[in-house]
Amino acid sequence: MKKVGLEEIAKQLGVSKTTVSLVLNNKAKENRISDEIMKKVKKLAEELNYTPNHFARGLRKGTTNTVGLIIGDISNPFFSRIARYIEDEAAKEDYHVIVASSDEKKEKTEQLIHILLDKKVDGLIITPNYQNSEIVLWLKKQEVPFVLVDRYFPKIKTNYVGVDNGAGISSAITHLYEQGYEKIALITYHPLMSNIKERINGFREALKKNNLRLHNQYIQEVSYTSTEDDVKLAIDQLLALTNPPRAILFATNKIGLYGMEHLNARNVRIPQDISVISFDDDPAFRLSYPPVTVIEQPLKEIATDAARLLLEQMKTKKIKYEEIVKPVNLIIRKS
Amino acid sequence: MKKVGLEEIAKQLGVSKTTVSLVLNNKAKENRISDEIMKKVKKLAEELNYTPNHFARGLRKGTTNTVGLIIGDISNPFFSRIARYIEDEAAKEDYHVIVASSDEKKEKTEQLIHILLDKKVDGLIITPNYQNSEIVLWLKKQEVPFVLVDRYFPKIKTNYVGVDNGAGISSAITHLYEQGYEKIALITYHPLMSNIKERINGFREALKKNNLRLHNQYIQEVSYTSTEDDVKLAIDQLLALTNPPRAILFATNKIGLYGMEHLNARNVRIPQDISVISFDDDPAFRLSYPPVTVIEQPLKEIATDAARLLLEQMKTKKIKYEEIVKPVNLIIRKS
DNA sequence: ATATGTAGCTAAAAAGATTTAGCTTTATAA
DNA sequence: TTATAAAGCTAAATCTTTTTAGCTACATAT
Repeated sequence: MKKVGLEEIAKQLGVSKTTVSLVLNNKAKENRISDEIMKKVKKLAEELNYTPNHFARGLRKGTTNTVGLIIGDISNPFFSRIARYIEDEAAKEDYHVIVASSDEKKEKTEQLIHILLDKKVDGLIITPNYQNSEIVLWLKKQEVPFVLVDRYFPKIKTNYVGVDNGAGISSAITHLYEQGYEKIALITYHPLMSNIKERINGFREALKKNNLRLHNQYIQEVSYTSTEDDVKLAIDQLLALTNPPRAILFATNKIGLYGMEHLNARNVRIPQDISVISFDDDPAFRLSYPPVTVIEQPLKEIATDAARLLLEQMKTKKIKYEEIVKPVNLIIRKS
Repeated sequence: MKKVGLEEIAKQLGVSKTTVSLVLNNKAKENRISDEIMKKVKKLAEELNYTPNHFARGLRKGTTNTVGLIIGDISNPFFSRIARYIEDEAAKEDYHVIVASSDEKKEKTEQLIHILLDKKVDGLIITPNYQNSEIVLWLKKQEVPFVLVDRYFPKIKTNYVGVDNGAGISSAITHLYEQGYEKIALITYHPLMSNIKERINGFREALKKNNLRLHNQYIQEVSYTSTEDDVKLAIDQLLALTNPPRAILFATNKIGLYGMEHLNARNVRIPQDISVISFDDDPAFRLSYPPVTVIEQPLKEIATDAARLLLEQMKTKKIKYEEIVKPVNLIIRKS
């Protein structure tokens, strides 16, 4: 029971491979294949369960109906949910998605891009690392259709879908201020990537706007590679200040999760002792004690927009760059 | 700057494509290509950054150094972590992984299997749906190398990697019993898949072993498609019993998460009013109030074993079926 | 009667690698 | 000296599909 090819169908019907191919690619009309033969071919192809050989087709056509998706880490719900929504959207147009994790590393991202291009994905969706500007420029030069998600490079014109990070932080701070909190700290990654930069800038600006004082030690930076330890340290340092903050903002879900865990371990009462808001909703924030107020990103819309933008690029072959910024949503819980 | 092929290298060195191909496939020795030429070819290939055309190679060889992974839902940490570990293990042997979500649906699983096989993945790792026995038999007949993970079909001999579900439940019940709990309930999916079946059977047996009475209403079944609502309902029903349970076991992380959320919403004090243990560790269980005691599956080992088993199959071409059952680990927290 | 057009189909090339079968050339044996 | 073997390489087939260029047969126009 080995695979049937065009040849098999052609032989059984006494026509040429060409005819069969034309019919099955819906080019019968424009090539004046008779209706009669068309129907026969379609019927037999169906019966024999014909599916075109992916390689032969790829080799000849150079396209694959596949898009590559490179994200930071598939085991982070933020990324995995985006991946899921992109898959769904792509499937609507009969595209498949190959997902790969970069671990937020420059080299791994570059390597994955090359691997995926070798596999002849027709386009890419990428959450780039801050060091990936070279390869992004290279992609532009190669005219590979691609869309950046979550982060972008202000100096490079690209397709991009992300959120209004500044407004998100601002709404959180306004919310805290309205609740009477004035001493607000931020635990964040280093401001290397655009999304983080915007969050930190948003933090400074929002404090200013509300006439709140920015204490130097209230911004704590942690690293990607030792996030958990750094977050613990950052919290301990904030708590040990002679003038400790009354509220903490976490810049991402991962920081927020480690942060909550450590605050609980330190028996800090939330929100009585310290109030907490995290960027990114995460399933665990609903369950935690107390449920955490979050700045939620509209993941489904981000993913859908990114997919649509990419598919449009690939189809029209027109190169144009669009930047889509989505609003975020403050979900007020108990923290 | 278009891609270099064998031809280009051959031309530049004044040798044939064949020679270049043989060298780059490490078949120089057995084909008596001189060391001199071998080195030249390798050097130039490196310089020109040659990578073989994936399609041409696939078309000719019929293999792709790619494995397909079909899981329930990539956005569930249980699956996404498995996916991640499988990727890592496969990468060690230069294999790539294509991941796809079945949504635990029969048709989608079958469709994905066909799509992945069309793309000529060299093997498959699958968490099958309970209705997938046909396609599993078909895969066997086609002699496609594959490994089942998390669930299997007792009546079909296959490669399988999973955990000792019965022992996991048993250890949880023993733990509860030692803490003085006697009225223990279970919220689970329908016993359609092997893992769930084993958990339910494990529940009954462990109760018997500890001489605990099994109340009929203490086993509540929920469905895959309306898990959240069903869990809420199940909990409400358990709470409303004239003789309500003192402890609840959740059969999976998803059930456990919804369960905890609802217990908190109902202001049930944990563990004072009701003690809780869930199968599967989940990041949220560490953060929740209180942190949830869980039966943890050794995800990394499961994934690694599955990958190794598959790679071994693909290499040796020998058909043999191995069933690997891993021990689970009770992580005692505060619930 | 010849040219032009068109309907309906097909032969053959092309894509880029792998692999088979075999061709030179030189060394060794008879 | 001639036959045999071995070393070192290559031409051509092959994988399956898409696509180009064009063939055949019949109808219509000149």
